[in-house]
Amino acid sequence: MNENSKKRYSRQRECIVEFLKNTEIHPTANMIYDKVREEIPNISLGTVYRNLSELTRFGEIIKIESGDGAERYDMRIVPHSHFVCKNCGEVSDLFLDCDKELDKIAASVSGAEVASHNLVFNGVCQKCISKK
Amino acid sequence: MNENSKKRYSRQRECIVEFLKNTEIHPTANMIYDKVREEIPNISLGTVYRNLSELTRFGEIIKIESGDGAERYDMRIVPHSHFVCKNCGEVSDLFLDCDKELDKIAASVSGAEVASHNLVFNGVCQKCISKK
DNA sequence: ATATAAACAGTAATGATTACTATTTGCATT
DNA sequence: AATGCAAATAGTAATCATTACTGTTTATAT
Repeated sequence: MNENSKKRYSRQRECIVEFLKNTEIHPTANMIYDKVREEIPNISLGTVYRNLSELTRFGEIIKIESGDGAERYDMRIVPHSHFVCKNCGEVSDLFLDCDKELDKIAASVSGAEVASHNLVFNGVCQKCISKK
Repeated sequence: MNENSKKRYSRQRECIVEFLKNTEIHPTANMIYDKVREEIPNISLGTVYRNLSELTRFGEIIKIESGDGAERYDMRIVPHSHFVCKNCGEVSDLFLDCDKELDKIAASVSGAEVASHNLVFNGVCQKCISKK
């Protein structure tokens, strides 16, 4: 936890961060809540949301607009994209060559100060294609 | 209105489409509701949502995950990206060279069937930069 | 040990969207 | 022009994700 982060330690936040570090599923706030409750049964959903929004604010995690209702959270900090399967709902990482350049390109085209972007693809994943 | 569209005419849907055709502001459902009510005062918000989701389903409009609470709608069908100013909240179009290729690239990297994508940049727009 | 503000649990409120139901209406058929 | 019927609507209730609020607990500096 670096000096850009929150001031005080809390077991609740540690649990949330630990789960995010060790998962690939890009969980929603509610999935995180369910998981962390296994260890801290009386944690509050508000606590999950507050910590997620602080962690996002400090750039330790990113929020993915998956487009299927709830936001997804991801601890990978290297720029990358996401794919949402419209069949099974799974959200997976996608590493594209242009991931790192998109902000610069957008800035030069628009004249704006571009801080970040959210790139989410939609379709049918490999697993679901095979099943048919 | 082509044969892929809904079967029957309705003044409500025509009004919604007309507004979308003639605006650049990428309105939310509620902005559309407010506008259309000027002409059809007793139109229902549910009617706006139902028509937007049908129009989206038939590919006549697209939905933009702007990340600021409500979805935005856009009648431009040519592939393009969007920029959301974190200062003034304005959503603007952004035409990038890679817009048309992204789906193909993502498909070849992931092995998935990629149907579409949503690319939204975040930052401070030119107008807001000048103001400071 | 104590003080203090950060973080919390629990609950209520909000806001966007969807679902439901009875009524209206576009339009094909007569 | 009248009739029938399913599509579309208005109005309202319900749902779901997220935020706000309040009184209590707790990390940590002194």
